[in-house]
Amino acid sequence: MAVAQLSLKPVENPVALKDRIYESLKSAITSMNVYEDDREHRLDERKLSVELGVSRTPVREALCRLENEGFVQNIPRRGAFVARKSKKEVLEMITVWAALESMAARLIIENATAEEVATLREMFSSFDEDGAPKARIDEYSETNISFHQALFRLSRCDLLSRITENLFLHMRSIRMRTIAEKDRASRSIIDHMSIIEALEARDTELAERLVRQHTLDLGRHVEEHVDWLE
Amino acid sequence: MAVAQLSLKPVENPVALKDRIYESLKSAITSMNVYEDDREHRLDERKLSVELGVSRTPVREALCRLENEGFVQNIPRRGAFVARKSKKEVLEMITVWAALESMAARLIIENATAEEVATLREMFSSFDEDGAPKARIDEYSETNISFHQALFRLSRCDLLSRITENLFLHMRSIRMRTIAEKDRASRSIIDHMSIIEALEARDTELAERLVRQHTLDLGRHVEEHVDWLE
DNA sequence: TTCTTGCATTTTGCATACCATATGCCGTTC
DNA sequence: GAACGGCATATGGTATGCAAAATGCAAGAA
Repeated sequence: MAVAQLSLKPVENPVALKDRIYESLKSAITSMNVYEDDREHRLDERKLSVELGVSRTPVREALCRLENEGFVQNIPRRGAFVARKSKKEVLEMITVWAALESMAARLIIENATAEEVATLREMFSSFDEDGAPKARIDEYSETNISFHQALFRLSRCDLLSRITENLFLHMRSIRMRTIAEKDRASRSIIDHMSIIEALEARDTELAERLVRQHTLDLGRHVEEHVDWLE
Repeated sequence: MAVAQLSLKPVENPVALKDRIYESLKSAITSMNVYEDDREHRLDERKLSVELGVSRTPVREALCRLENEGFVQNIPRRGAFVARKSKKEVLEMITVWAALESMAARLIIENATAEEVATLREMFSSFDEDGAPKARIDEYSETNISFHQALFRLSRCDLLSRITENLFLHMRSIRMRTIAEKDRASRSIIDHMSIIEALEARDTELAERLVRQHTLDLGRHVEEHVDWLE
């Protein structure tokens, strides 16, 4: 029959308003510098709805999702605000991150091929020739995040990736500031190389420990040197 | 002045409808046996709203939260259904659980007092006198969950507890079925005791490994023996 | 009898209306 | 002039209305 020759692909279902609003708000929140000043950033339902040209309902649903993910704090009868993490909360996020990423390291050794592990090295090819980062710091910072994301991807555990995805978003602005100290950037590269070597050697215990320690070190650094968190 | 003697406590803010509905639906979903039969359990907005005596709006917000937490699956233009986890998803949850709980073990040794660790033993006081559980299996299952929750509580890391809280809820029905085999119940007690001993000895590496292995063992058991998951 | 097609019904998604509460201003009082 | 109380306004929470889309059924054709 004729239909068989048409080979239609299913029509893309039109993304719901609430989802687009969610994406829009999330990228706006994660790209702003939440910790720049002390004033609280209010999210007025009505103002947002008229700015986006929609009604309040989908805005509320998007805010609801963002609240569950910790990007928005909703105070009953007061409204929604961009969430500011306390130092304690940041340290706990780093702890969870360390736990998940060390497990990811175990899974990589179980599941990933040598070729996949080799891709990790390539990410740093523009850095390790003379042992120091040649690119700008913030560019390295992106590579740095990509490296950690790659670890989760190679673990082939979607849930690990999904949970850390939001963790990373939460820590983006914080990382931008903490990593922007040169000595920590180069220290970070050394750590990453050690991790890659342990993965290549398929040394589960070592890889796990290095990954955990690398992240916990960041935690201690935040603990000791970051005083701009509530 | 007279007011000083009244010592009023701040009036408890009336919990919003959406929150009460959320609690109501969540407990209903987690207490039902989701995996009993193959039929999908539909959550009709309108029906729920008339049953609860409210409008659709707070019901929708509650469903939205439950969807974010993975208890409800929302299909656009089709409606909300009680989420059924696939075997892969369950195994990934167990993996995350193992990662988080082994980190909790590390933190317990760092932060918890000997007295706190001792409370873990007491939880099993009704079991270990003759080495076998004297209570009914399902009662043990509750103790089993309490034990794991206690580990997270003693870690003093709220985020670890919060993430695992939902993980446990997801696994409740599954655990009910898997733990209900006697040999696994007694095996589980042996594991728990080994964990407690490692914590008492403040052996970080051993405690971490035992905790991780205990949970990963459950994962392998599910992997091999559970065939009633999609 | 079986498959198709069109219509009716159901139901979600979004918009709007309403209500209760929180906030801020202003007038009054001491 | 300062402080308190009442009122207006703003805003979030809830209810309802409306339209588009999906499902189911029934009638007609092969």
